[in-house]
Amino acid sequence: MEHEHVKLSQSLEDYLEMVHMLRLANGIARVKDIAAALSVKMPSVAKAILELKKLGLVTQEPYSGVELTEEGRKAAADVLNRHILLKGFLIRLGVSEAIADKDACCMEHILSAETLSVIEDFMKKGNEGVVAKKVNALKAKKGK
Amino acid sequence: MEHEHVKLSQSLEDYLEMVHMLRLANGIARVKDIAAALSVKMPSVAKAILELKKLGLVTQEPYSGVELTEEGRKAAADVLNRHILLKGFLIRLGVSEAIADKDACCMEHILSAETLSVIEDFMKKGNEGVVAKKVNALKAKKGK
DNA sequence: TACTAAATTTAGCTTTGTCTAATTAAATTA
DNA sequence: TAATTTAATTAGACAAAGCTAAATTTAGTA
Repeated sequence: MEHEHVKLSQSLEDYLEMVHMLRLANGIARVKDIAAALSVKMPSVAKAILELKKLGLVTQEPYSGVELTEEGRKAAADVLNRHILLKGFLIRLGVSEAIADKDACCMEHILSAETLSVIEDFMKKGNEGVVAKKVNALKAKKGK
Repeated sequence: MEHEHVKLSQSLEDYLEMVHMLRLANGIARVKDIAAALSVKMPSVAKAILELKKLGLVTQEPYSGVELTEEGRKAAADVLNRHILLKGFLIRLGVSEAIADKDACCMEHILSAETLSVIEDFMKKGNEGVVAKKVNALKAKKGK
């Protein structure tokens, strides 16, 4: 537990998330595939993986795929959950899928807990809170 | 027009926006105040202002306040408008003012044009689009 | 098995954006 | 006006995150 509570950079969060996604998709996260997916070169991946190793979030035997530690899996899942939440939110608002995915990718690293929780509520409750006034106005009109 | 269409870094956008805000608030944007407002030290401001000068977005006589060029003013106003839009949006969703301000500060640099335009619509139209189904369901019920 | 091709790593360079320390200029005040 | 304090600048260190080129290891194939 030497590395608990480390705040990752956006970049490292991206690498960690991608390791998780590739393992979910392919069972293995290769440096080459991480690089391709994030549009960076392999040495950049190698450097990032080194950092994540130091932080105790991934392990890797030389010249093979990247694995997640338990803590790494947790952290990666957090990022991925934020991504999924935010992408769904943007799509609900009317953003196209591709752009929603791209923008969720940035937002997932920066939004505060409060904003994320508000957005969670928004997605759960189907927006009643947000449009209460509108709906009430409608009710009043119809009720006359 | 030698510098048109330059995509600024998030950091430079922050400096430019702050120059604009301080000029609106105080009539002058001093290095010291920019530094305090952005929680950086004065030499960081000096370097950033140098960059913005090279890009033709600000001017500055030695040892005095920072001014905006016409192009700089336009770019700064763009960022500020995004900030205002996003802060209002978050507040509408139910985020507290302080956090809305902080998160808007990050979002303003990263969201795509499509997402921004969707959010603009959301703010203008009072959300009908998003909750059309809900509203229609209500109408149907009342209409019976 | 030996050779070639592909993947990974290492070394080291570049840019960006921060900082501290030291210098210079401007403004305040004694 | 001279001295002091404040503001701005310059110089240079440092970390993060990307890159290219070269070395190394693994894997595939003749």
